[in-house]
Amino acid sequence: MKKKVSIKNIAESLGISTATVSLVLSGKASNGRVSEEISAKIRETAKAMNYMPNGLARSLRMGRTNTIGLIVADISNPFFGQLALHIQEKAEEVGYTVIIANTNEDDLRMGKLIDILKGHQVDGYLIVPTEHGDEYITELQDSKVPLVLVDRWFPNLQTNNVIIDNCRASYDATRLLLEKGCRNIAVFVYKSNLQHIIERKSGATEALKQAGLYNENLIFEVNYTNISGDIACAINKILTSDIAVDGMFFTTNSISLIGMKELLNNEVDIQKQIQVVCFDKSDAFDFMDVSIPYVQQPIAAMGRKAVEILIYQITGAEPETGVMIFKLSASLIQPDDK
Amino acid sequence: MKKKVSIKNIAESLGISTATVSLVLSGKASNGRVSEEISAKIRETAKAMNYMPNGLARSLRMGRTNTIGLIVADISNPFFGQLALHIQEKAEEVGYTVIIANTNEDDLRMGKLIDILKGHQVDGYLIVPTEHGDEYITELQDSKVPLVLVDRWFPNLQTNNVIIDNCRASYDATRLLLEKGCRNIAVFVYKSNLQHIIERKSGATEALKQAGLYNENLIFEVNYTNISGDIACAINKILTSDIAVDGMFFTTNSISLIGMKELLNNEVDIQKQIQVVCFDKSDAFDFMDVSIPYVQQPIAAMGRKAVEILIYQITGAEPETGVMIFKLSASLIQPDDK
DNA sequence: CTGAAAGCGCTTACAG
DNA sequence: CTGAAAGCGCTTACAG
Repeated sequence: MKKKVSIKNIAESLGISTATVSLVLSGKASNGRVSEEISAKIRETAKAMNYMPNGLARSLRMGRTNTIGLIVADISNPFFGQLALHIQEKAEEVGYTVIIANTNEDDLRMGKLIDILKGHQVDGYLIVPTEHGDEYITELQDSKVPLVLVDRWFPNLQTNNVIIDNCRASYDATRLLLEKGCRNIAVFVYKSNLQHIIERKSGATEALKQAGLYNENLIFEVNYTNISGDIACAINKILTSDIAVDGMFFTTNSISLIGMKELLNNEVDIQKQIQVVCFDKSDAFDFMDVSIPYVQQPIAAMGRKAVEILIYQITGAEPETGVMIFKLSASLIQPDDK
Repeated sequence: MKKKVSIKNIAESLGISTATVSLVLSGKASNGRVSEEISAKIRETAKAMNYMPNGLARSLRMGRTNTIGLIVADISNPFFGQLALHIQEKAEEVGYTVIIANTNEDDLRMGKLIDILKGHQVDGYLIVPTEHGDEYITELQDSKVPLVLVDRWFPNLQTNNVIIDNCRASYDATRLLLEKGCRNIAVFVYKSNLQHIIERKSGATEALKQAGLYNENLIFEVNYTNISGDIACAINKILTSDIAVDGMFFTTNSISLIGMKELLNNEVDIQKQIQVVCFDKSDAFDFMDVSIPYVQQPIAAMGRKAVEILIYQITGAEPETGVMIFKLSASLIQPDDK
């Protein structure tokens, strides 16, 4: 590796002080602080010597790294992939770099990742927390570091959140099934204490209760670690029971895909025998011979808004402003019948 | 934000030197350099004061950040998403943090991202380069910084590469169509000078020529910026021509999905009227009523191997070892008929 | 076994 | 208009 050239090298080769070089190169010499000739000469030699500023030194001195840490569950999941993409684009626009890390839904791992990001002195955190991750979030809050929770949150914590109206989205999705005439609707959710899951469940439950069609035996909770097995089991139970289930609401993208796959395995005629509504769009929908209604989340808006309010925190004048919560609306998409 | 506690604070509160504290806290005092009592006391107060080392200062001093930069085209593309996931997991295992950035296939952007990562003083680069990105790669090489190209590479550059045998993969895929009896096979590739695209094209071409069935009018090059339009146009052309195309090889995942979607739009009976082979698996395959053969890339192996040889470069004793090229094999997957 | 001191590459009051 | 100097938080020879 070639030796890097520093501000000192430039200063020496020009016989001036590092202070002047720094002033010019960081653009703080505009107001007549440094004469135009010297400025020009500095810029020239900087380019000639192929000078690249050392961000580490700068950050150490300034106390800011212009870096934000993003913690998601799994970057290979398209939902998080898209979220990460939009977060990065917005961050880049405002001059920030993003470090992404994956928890794989493991709260211990989340704690470890926060420490790693702390070590990197990130200016703020964007976190999609795991279940049982609230203690780590609380710790982070105690250190007064800028923080925004995205997609998931803890109702008992006073954090800045950018989330969707899960309750409403689920309510609407379930209403759609009811309006289509379904009378025995099964709901598939994760077995989780995370609030967005709870609200997706309660939104559906509310719609069903209002219609006088709630049946707690038709709410199926599947384990994240055994989605396929649990869903297969649930669907088998449904198909062999006396209750003629005629509608299903799948409350996440993974559950949606696996659920529909399992229906096909059992040769269920989707949208005839059983009406289905999903969460998030999938490429797969385009290749099915029926159309699939789904809840569409405003991923780009969530990502961009999250960065926006995080940067606001980081650069904000007043440190102790109240908590900001943005609850965006999801849309229920109903493609034309095929 | 709370004031951070530094090694100096610990040293002062214990009335000892920062050197001793540093030695103990970084685990370099094991060999009797520091007495056990003092060591214990240091560790105690460090925990009590909630000390977190400042990685910036450490990196600045040590000249290493334990950070690697990953540049891909688009993190929301499942291929890159999975690649990123495996790269991160491997990196984490060996104590490195990954900064991910997206080029969106824009070479100017790639240049800019490299500069940003340079500013962060990353110890090495993992890059999926864009077309026309070779000049930036050359520049990077000139500065002797550890670098590994992943998935894509430039044949005229002496870089470390972790790639797949695209030629062979395409050859095999095309052979499969031939063995199934296809006689007029259309091949869809990107219009690009990138070597992996060229090889995917040439592998297919070779198989066709060997069979005496090569027809240059059936090689369709689509623009990355207008995939849907170009493919729709090409398929329309095919379906209205005199040549009865009976096989199609789609050479990337995006092309595969859009190509098949377009076939369905035109009510083509896939795997009956036209046999199809794709690149990369998609969720969509599970929902089609025919089975889709596809080229499966060893994404996890690529990601992990790339990190491995990059770390080898970074920590390697000999600086000027020869170039390392790993060409992994892809597999042709043929699901059972449905 | 422990400490004083230099230095990584910057920025920023403070003098002049 | 420009320079000398301190300091961000570490690590590492070098003394003792």
